[in-house]
Amino acid sequence: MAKSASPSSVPRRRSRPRAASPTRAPSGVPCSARRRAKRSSFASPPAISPTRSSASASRGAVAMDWADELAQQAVGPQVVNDSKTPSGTVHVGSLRGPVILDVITRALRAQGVRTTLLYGVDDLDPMDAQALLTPDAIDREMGRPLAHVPDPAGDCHASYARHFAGIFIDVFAGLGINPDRYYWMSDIYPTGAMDPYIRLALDRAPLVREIYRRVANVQHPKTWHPIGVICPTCGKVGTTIVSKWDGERVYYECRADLVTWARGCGSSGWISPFGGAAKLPWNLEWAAQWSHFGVTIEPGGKDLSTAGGSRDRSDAIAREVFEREPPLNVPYEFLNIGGRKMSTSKGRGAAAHSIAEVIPPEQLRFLFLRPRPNQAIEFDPEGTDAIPRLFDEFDRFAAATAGREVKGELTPGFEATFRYALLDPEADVAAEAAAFRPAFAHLALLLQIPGVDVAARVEAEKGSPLTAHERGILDRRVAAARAWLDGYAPDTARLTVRHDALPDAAGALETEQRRFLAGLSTAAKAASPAGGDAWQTLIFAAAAAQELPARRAFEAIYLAFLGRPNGPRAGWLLASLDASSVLVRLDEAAGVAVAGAAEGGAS
RNA sequence: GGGCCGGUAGCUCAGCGGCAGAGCACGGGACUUUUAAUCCCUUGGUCGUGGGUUCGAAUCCCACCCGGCUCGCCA
Repeated sequence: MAKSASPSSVPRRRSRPRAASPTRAPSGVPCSARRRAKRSSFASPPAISPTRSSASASRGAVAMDWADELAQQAVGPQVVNDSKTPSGTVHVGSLRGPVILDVITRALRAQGVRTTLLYGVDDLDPMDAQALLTPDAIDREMGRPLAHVPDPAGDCHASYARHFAGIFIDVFAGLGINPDRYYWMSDIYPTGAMDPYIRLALDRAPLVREIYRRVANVQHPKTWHPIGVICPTCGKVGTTIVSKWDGERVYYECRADLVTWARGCGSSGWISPFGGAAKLPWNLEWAAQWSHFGVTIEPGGKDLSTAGGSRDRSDAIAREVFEREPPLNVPYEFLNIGGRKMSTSKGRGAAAHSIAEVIPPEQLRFLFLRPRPNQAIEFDPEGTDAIPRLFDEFDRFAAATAGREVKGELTPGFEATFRYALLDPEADVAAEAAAFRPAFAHLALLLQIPGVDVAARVEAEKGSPLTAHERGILDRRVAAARAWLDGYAPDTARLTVRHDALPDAAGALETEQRRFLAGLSTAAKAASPAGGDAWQTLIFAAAAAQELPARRAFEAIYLAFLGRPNGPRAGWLLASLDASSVLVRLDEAAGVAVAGAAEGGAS
């Protein structure tokens, strides 16, 4: 397993840098926080060490997926955490992190490890995107904490932050991700819970500056202090800078030109940074969250997990400033759409809610959790069969989990992958695996034939009535297939009956096929077939009369009506069309045969 | 410039020291009623390149090439 994911925190732990002045936790830290920190450091990174899984584990009887492998290393209770700035809508790619969090949590619990899943909303972060603000609001709101910016939608939410956080919380819930607790930094700071960390950060400001310089090559001025005061005059947090700390108060300035995206009011003065009057800069806030909540595992996207990046800085701050081993990092790669980064501005990678129309939650979870986290996912849903294949793979995993024989190879731990893809962690896995799932591509086809009773066809395929649960699966898939045909399917998957004229491709009809079409036309005029069954019978009869193999007979029909050599069940297709125009087309196609043959013979 | 991931069949990927694999696509066949379903068979390869280690390398080591993302503001 030499190549197994080896979260970067492992080697780094060995060369753990020591703080210049290794002091004990300061007396200012309340007992509760201190105890929490102590207990968690006991149960944290040293207690869980991935990689190492080693030859013996992989050769063992039980094939595991990555989440189980990771969970197996855990010792003691775990706290899994992530947090997010609620600055806008969520796009699909950003759901990989939450899915990974959830799967890790489920894997831990499956091994009997007591696990808490937390999700933080960093809603004191400054507003820095003006896209959703009205022009007159930009000057006023940019730079204020998101929790203090009014809801742009004007719907019953208390703030911009609550509005957008509400959206992603809903999306998470729809994906079966239900953290034990959502915490809001705008709630945490006023309780004073962050005060001990604020005090530590300020007391050790030189150390913090040194860490930024050493780890990230970021040079702050000598007077820079790691705290962001919320300006008591204009309410902005993005525009203030602190240059002095006297042990109880800081000296702040709200500068007009500190940042380009927001304008400060110019006020300044001494103020207490405690109790919600100020917030820690991101890297410190992150480390403070780890200590406060006793976080032991926190996956991070590659944007954070890069060398010298945010995660490195926060790790160093956790160790040296707050004196706690940082949580285990599970770095994860992103989702690329069509080989490129997804980007809403370029129309790629749609917002989460729009992709959800085409990919139901369980398939979306499956997409995210099947590859190891450190592997980028290439997904190109537009104009490809990527979505049908995603369903097929999911169905294959389901079938294998149900003990049915399955074509091809299966990745190790496929049962776990299937189980974790399910929406409900308490689901009856065996029953879910055994449920009948109609093939996505087949549904997409049936949907395009007018007059087909899809549910009846699916029941016929299954051979027995659908259960209520299977009916639900079918309904979701039908909706997804419709959306797929609407916006994603390649032309080859779309079916269009040429009503106007004989398709060009019909020129390829051979003499026997044309004779068959003529015969079918004659028979149809006599019998006036009423339904798909009747047409189907007629087709076989006409083919037999011409001694034409059924395959070639069907091909003739498809060429005449669709301009392609194959198609949906022909009887039902013809039955769905206007009867007289069907006859006209049959004659037309058969007639062209004569003309074409004549020309061919002449030359 | 630093970091991460990848480069194996047309596509998506598995394999990670012991005969180069799967799914899909393609090609062929079967099927008197599921005809874009289902079943069977076949084709398909310079495992990115060059060195090294080894009895043996897609696999381990070194160097390089290519692609993508990411960081060096802020969060």
